[in-house]
Amino acid sequence: MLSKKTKYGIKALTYLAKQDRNVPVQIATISEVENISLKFLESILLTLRKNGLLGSKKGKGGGYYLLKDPKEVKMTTVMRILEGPIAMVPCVSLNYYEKCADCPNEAECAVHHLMIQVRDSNLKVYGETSLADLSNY
Amino acid sequence: MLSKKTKYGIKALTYLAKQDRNVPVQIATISEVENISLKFLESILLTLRKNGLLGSKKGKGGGYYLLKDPKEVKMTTVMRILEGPIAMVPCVSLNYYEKCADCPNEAECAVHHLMIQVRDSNLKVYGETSLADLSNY
DNA sequence: CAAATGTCCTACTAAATCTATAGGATAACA
DNA sequence: TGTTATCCTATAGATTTAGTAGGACATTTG
Repeated sequence: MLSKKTKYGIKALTYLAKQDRNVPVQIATISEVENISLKFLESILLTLRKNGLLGSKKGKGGGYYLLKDPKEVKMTTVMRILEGPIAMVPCVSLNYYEKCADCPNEAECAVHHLMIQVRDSNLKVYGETSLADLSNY
Repeated sequence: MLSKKTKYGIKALTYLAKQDRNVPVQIATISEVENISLKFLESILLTLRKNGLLGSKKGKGGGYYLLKDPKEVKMTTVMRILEGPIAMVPCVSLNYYEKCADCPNEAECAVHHLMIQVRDSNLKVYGETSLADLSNY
């Protein structure tokens, strides 16, 4: 299951991708338009900012804005920040590899091989999709 | 993340796929070979039996066995039983469709469109992989 | 029949994760 | 110097996950 955090994060990002990049958008605005709890959204946008996707401005006329061209923001990046590793098991993760405690031999592990296929097919989808693609809807 | 339940279930199924289909294998055996908690595995095999993948026999010489040819058991079936819907959001699920409460218009929802891509690519992987494929490792 | 073996089934629990919410600190603007 | 809006930490309720406990039931064997 996709977490609400990720779902809301993607919605917020695509919303921002549709706006003028030089005009900050307030949390409250996105919260209302996209039906997202304001406080929850606040924490989501904060992590997106801390991970370099968003910039922010305080005070009147402040808000959040995209730091990059939507075309340059691939969903692999977004998913990794919000949902965590693309891989469904640590032993096939490219960025967060970890050996499975219960599994003595990866080469002979059925789950391992299956999850490599899943990882690669998902990486392909996320890598071929940018915020610009999503903001067309 | 893949749940331990699914991980263990797949390991148990591939183990059974390697055995003679007419000879029941005891839970304890699989538990030891695959390093899985016996009681946890017991509940997993039970749900696999209730969903028509496994047969069982009680008493001495009893145990679990595959009901079908491993070639006929696609991972889509296994994943749906153990992990739930393939889709990451209910609004793109083929078998368990549900409208999102927060989303007024699916056609304009970025998450919806992205998750259709993810669903289809995962369906392809799971649909093209059978237990027989996995038991080659 | 009776004992041993192994599955069947329900209920329960500890821990982790998810989904928020609360409330004040901080910075920018008029 | 108010007002506006983000920043940040802490917390809490709900749900899910991962596993445990213990006895009922069926089957085989002596």
